[in-house]
Amino acid sequence: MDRDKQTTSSTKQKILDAALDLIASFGYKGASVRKIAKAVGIRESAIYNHFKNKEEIFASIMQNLFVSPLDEFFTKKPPQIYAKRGKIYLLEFAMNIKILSFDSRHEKLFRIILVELMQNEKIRQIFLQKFFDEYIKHLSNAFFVMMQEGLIRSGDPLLMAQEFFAPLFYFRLHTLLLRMDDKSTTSLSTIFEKHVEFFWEGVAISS
Amino acid sequence: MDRDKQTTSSTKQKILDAALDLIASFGYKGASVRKIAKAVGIRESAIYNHFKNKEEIFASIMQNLFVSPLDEFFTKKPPQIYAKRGKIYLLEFAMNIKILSFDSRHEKLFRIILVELMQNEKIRQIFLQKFFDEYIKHLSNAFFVMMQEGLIRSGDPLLMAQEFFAPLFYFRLHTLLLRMDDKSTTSLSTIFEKHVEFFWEGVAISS
DNA sequence: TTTATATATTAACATATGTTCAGTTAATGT
DNA sequence: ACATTAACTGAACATATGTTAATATATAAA
Repeated sequence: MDRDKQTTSSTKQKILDAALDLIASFGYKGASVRKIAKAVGIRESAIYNHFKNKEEIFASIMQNLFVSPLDEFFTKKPPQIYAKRGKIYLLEFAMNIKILSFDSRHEKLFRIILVELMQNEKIRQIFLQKFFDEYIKHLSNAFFVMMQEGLIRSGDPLLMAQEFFAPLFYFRLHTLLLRMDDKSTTSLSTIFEKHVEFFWEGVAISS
Repeated sequence: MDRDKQTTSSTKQKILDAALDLIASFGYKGASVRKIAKAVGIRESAIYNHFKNKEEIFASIMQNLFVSPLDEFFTKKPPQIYAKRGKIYLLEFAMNIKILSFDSRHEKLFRIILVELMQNEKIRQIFLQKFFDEYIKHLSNAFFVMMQEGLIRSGDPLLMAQEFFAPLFYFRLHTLLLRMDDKSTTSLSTIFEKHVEFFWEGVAISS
């Protein structure tokens, strides 16, 4: 029987939390079982009561990487319906990314993706899928709608989506890198809004 | 005396070449001395005839990271003089990045930067300096000139520089990630040119 | 030819890592 | 009270790593 179901699950969670931190800092290889155990406050052998091996810890964390907070945005506000709002819609999307940039849990997940990007093909697939496929497709739909509504000048919606998204990605990365070394991010505090302004000026049809 | 100066330097170069490849693939930690030695065709202890330790190999490679091929562009074609050309100037800059994206030696250097980005503060500084400071400042000057010349609409040159550069960075990263898994990059073959077109449409003053 | 020296090899070291296993502890169900 | 069992500890293992020491080899200078 469970000696203490509470303790059990909390220890398992502690391991995951510690692993998340350590992998975000040192990568998969750098996050050793001993470091994780030490962070939790147990011996390394105790880890194996909760996970089959180190790989399983990583796999468990990986699941979180598949869940994208921006999926929620596109589900709640599908472009087909809400893109008519034009600039407002783009601003909302940009604000979502801005918020994520300063959310500490999501920052860790993003760091894990980046730290493993070049060495782990699976993570690379997730990265490509999210930042170069999914979001772009959704935004592409949005721009298509805006063209139909006569809000923006006509053109290739796919290109437009990339042009709109790329700076957001660039600013998000910039934010992360500055934060890693505890540098000031004040220069980026309004950049997301400014981007939407600039972009809209370039594509909007001033009627 | 040197038994064979030719052999000496070529072995040393072989070590650097092998290390470059291995670090680009597996990162600094993953590129073990034994792997490097094996790639060169000598025992690991022989490495220490050419380098004090592993750190020195890495340091030697790091020097290359400081040299940016785009510095040459801005030296040969300073914005103060050439930016008057407007769109042509932007296209030249974009083409430089495009060419680098498909240059195998530069790809390796870029991979090393990315693979160590999250774990090595020094590399992070180089990365920030190059992609978020230097290029942006140069481009910022260029846009300032274009505004003075009445080629583009007025606005914040710094913001404009970021808006212009971010997609180029985004496409460059996309190219690298696709190439890593031997995926097709045909969809990106003309994207750099298209970006310049799109951007120019958004800022140009049609006289 | 002899000598000196750069460069290589073989072997070993100290350490870090992932993992296993025998035994201990403490809470739970009977 | 007693047996059961999840969770933990301590110790060890096999392996990988960075590094060093003793030794061999081969080439250039004398």
